[in-house]
Amino acid sequence: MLEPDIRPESDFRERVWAFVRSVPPGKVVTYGQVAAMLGYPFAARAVGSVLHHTPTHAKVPCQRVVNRWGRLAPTYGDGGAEQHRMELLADGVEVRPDFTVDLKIYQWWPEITSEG
DNA sequence: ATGCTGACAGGAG
DNA sequence: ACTCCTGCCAGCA
Repeated sequence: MLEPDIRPESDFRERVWAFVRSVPPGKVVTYGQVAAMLGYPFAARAVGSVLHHTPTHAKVPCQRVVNRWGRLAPTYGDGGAEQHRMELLADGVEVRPDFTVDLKIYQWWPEITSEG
């Protein structure tokens, strides 16, 4: 597990990209989860907006970000959910014909509250 | 600074 | 599990 540059002095977008890049292949996270990790439990919408504006040179695996129900992005890149599914399959994530992912299997957590 | 938009999330039927 | 309305936040004109 790497340590992303999730710093408050950085811009919101940079924090989002940094966190998303910390997501390992074969795993996915929800917009709300990312937002919560950044300190904004209700900024899920902002996270989605940021990812939508994510430049190609950002090298960000936005494919590993789905909604709370594991739903893929309907307007992902130019191919929409179609392309999103391809990217997920490439990472080893199985996507249902409904364009949904089983979060209980692929959802990833950066830090588990296992302090004991 | 104000108003509108969007790859969200939660509650109710 | 899906649909409709509401609340939150960041980005852009």
